[in-house]
Amino acid sequence: MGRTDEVRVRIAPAPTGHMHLGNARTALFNWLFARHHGGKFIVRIDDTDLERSSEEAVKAILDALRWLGMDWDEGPEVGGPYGPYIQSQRLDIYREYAKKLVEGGKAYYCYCTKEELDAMREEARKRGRPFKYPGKCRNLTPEERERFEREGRRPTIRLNVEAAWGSREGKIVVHDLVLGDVEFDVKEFDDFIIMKSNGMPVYNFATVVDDYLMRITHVIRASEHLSNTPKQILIYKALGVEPPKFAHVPMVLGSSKGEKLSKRHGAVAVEWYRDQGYLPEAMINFLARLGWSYDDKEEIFTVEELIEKFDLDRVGRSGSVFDINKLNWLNKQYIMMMPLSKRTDAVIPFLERAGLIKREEITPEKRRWLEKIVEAVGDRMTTLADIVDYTYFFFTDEFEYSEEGLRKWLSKEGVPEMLEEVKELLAGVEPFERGEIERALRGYVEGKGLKAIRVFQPIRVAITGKTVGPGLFETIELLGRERTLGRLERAIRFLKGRTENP
RNA sequence: GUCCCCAUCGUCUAGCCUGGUUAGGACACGGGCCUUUCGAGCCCGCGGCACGGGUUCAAAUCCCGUUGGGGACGCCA
Repeated sequence: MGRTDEVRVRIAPAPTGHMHLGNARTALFNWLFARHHGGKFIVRIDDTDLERSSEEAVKAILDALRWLGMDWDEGPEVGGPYGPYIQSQRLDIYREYAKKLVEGGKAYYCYCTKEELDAMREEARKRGRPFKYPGKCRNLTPEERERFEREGRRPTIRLNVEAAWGSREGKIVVHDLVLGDVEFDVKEFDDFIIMKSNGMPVYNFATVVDDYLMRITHVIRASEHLSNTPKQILIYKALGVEPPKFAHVPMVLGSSKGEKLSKRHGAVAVEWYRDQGYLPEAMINFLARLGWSYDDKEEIFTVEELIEKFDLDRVGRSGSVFDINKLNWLNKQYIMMMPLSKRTDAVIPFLERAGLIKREEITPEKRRWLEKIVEAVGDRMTTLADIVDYTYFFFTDEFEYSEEGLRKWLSKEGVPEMLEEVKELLAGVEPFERGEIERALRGYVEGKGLKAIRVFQPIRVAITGKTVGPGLFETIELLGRERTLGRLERAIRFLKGRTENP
C-alpha cells in the first residue's frame, strides 16, 4: 500500500444538482494540493440524503470535473483500494461502526420522536435558551428500550459526548492549516445524532468514518464546515483514531454584501459556463485565484504552474466575490492564446448549435475557409459563443441591417451611388484577395477625396448588416466576389426602394 | 440568541508573521493615442488600509474594543 506519508485528499460532493462554482473551487484546491504533493485525489459521492440525490447529478458532477481537467485517482468509475466510493453503498460500514460505538458506551439509541424533539426545541425557544438535547435516552434500561421497540419506534443513534471526550470540560481545538488554532468549548455540544432512524448515517458521521477508512490526510473544505469540525473531532475521539489535518478555505461569495454565491447572483453551475463558451483553462485559472494568490504580479497561470506553485500557506482567510468581469478578461486571454486550428475546433460546436454549419459537411476546403474566418475574428471573442454574432453573415444571407447601421451609414446622401461605384470597382479586382481589395478601395477613397470611414462603414453595413466586425477587406475576401457584389446590389435596391416608396 | 470566522481600491489581491512602502499589481471604470468599425495594443487617470483606543520615535502591519459582514447551531450536506 502507499507510503504512510502520502497526501490523500478528497471531495465529497452531494449529488443534488449541478456542480456549483464554490464546490468546483474546493475541488480545485484539493486537486492542486494533491498534485503538488504527489498525493492522491479522491472523489466520494455523498448521497446519504436519498430524497435529493440522483444518478444524473452524479454524472453532472463527474462531467464537470472532467471538463475542468481534474482527474481523480480513486472514486466512481475508477474504483480504488478503499471503495466503494459511493456512500449509499457503504451503509453496512456506518452501521457497524455505529454499533461499535454503542457497544463501547460512546453512543446510544435514542427513541425520542421528531415531534417530541420539536416540542422541546419550541419550549427552549420560548424561554430564549439554545436547544440542547438533554440526554433523555442516554441511560435507558433494557425494559424501557423494549417498550419503545414494541411501540414501533425506530431509534436514532446519538453520540455520547461526555463519554467520547472523556469529560464534560475542556476545549476542542481545531488546528486549521489556514485559520490557525480555533477553539470550541465542549460544553457547547449536546449528544448529536450520528445515525438517523431510517438507518442512514448523518453527514458528520459518514464523513468521519469514510475519511478515516480512506486514509484521508488533509480535509480541505469550505469554511462553512468549520463549525462541524469539533463534532467530527468528537467522533474521531469516540472512534479512538487520529483526525486528519484540516484546512478551511474561504467561501466563494456572490456579491460585495458578503453573501454566499447563489443563483440570485447569476449562473452558479459549471456546466453553464461550459455551454456559454468559457474555456476550462480560464475557469481553472480564475477559480484558483479566488482565495489564493502567488505574488503581486502574476495573473495568468497554466495548470502546470498552478500545480507547481499551489499550497495552503498562500490561501487567504476572507471570502472572495465571484467577479464575472475578471473571468471574461481571463477567458479572452486564453482564447487569444489558442492556436488557430484549436480555436477553430473549439468554435465549431457553437456554430453548429446556432444552425450555421453542419459538422459532417465540413470539407477540407470549407475547413480552411472556416479557419480564415476565425482568424479574421481575431481577438474579438470574449467567449466562444461570441463567434456566432461575429460571423453569422458568412454563413447565411438571411440578415437584416442593424438599426444603427441603417441610420448612421446607409441612410446618407449619395450612399446608393457610392455603393454602385464600389460594386463596379470590386467586380474588376484581380485577384480577389484582401491586399488587392484594400488597394482598390483606398484608391477609390483617395480619388473621391472622402474620409475612409464614410466609404468603409456603409460597405460594411451593406455586406454584413452590422457596424462592427472583423476587418473589412478580409471580410470581403472571405465572402467572395459573388456574394459581396450580390449584397451590394441588394443594399442598393433596398435603399432605392425606400426613397421611391417612403 | 449562542458559538465561530472574517475585514487593504467597486472586484481579485500583494504588503501583515519579522512595524519605517509615494500602500504595489490585475479586472472594471474614465480619458488619450493608434485605427475602416469593434476588438486588441500603448499611455494617463480615478480609486483602498471599516472605526476607536492603546504600544512605539514610527502602526495597513502588534494589542484591546466597537461596528459591519458571514457561517454554524437539523433524523441537510
